[in-house]
Amino acid sequence: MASLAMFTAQPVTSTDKIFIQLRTDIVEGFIPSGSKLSETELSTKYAVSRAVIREAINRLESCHLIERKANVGARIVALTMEGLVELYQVREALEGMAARLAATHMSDAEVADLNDLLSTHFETVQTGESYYQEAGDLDFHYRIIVGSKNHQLISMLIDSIYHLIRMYRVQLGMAGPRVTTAFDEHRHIVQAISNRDAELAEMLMRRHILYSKRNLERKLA
Amino acid sequence: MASLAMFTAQPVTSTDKIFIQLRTDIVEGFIPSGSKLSETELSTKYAVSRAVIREAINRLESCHLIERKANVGARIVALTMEGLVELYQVREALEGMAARLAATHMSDAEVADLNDLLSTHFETVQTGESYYQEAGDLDFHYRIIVGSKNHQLISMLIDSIYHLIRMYRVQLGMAGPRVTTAFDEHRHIVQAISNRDAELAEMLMRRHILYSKRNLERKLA
DNA sequence: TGCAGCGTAATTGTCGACAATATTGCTGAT
DNA sequence: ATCAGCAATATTGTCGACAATTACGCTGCA
Repeated sequence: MASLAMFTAQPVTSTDKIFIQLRTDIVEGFIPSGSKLSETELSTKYAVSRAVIREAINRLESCHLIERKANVGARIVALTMEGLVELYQVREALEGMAARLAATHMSDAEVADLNDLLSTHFETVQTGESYYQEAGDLDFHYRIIVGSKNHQLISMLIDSIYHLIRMYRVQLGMAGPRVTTAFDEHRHIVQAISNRDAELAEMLMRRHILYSKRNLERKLA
Repeated sequence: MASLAMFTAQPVTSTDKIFIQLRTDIVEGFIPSGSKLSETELSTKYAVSRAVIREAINRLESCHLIERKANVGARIVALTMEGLVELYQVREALEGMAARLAATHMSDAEVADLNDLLSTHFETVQTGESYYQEAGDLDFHYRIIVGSKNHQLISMLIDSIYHLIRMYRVQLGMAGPRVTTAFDEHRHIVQAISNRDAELAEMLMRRHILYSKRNLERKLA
């Protein structure tokens, strides 16, 4: 089944590989949040030059996954309640906009694919495999984001915000709760997009993300 | 008078200086849009190592001011009608949100400062100095963005989107038209924020940006 | 004991050189 | 004349070393 890899350009240079490796390690929590990233240490660990590490760290910074101070070094961002709220505020605005644009800009074929994905997702939920839940949810959101056809928007959401969101989800131990209710929300959003109802699509998406935020906040408290 | 410099961290390292220099040259059009950025050429021109240039180029890429292809090089983004529309769509959503958040999160002192800025701006307009218009407009928007207190949002708008917007403005020759009408719009937004009316502030800001977009489109056509 | 000042160690910033890849221009065959 | 293939060139990617800055611990004094 198609998953996130569909949307990520494959690595070509050595820096790309290190960047993706580090990004995964950070998002999945293998490198603990708040810890320092030593260039020399990483360069020996991954057996590459410091230049490669530095460039990878630069890219991580533009994803907002780490913070740098000149002549001091880079630290992985700390996960805070305020950060989560701010992130979801931005996400609500941007993805709501994505849903609105997708309702008018997606081709009929793309809408059909989205409906297919929903069906597959439904079957998966039926059989109780919550394993696919995370990937399925991401696929759903990715398609709508890409369907907006707004490159600026797509880059913001996919290149930076979504990795941060995944980081919060993973490290707060969000393993597929809210499965069935989220599915219903997805269904209604797809319906609105199929009907080319941009206003409704935006409203439903914003509400969907709002619920998702509340769910996360409940876990955090 | 306080201007943009207030919001930009001062350069400490050599890379910072080159980055800011290049960014200015690109935004102001000294380096023509669409042209290629040669690392060796720039390194000799600015008398720094290629490592410095590379890191500066990396940062420019995360601002969406240039595009890179592996083993090929970096080109300055091309200014297109679609790009402008996409940019303003995102800007409308994000700055609308900023205005809404600012209405609730700005301190009374910040609101007072904003009113002061408006008065200063008014006097400037009265005396016919359209010179200050660009900087004054930016200051206005910056304060509201910062007033949102959402770091994610602030970073997105100030670190990347706004430079692109300036690039479009400058290179399309937008020298202070729409001065008086824009001032009225600013006044109403400040009024809404002063009244702590978040909904209205968002709506007015979105409309303000929409008008601004139409103004730009008219020039482009 | 607590802290100011200093010197050493460790880390980041910058540099020039080499390796790998892409572009360009030429040669020659169809 | 056109295009495929190859050689030469130019550009980017990677590396190790040196310089500059920061962090740490030690000494000595109050």
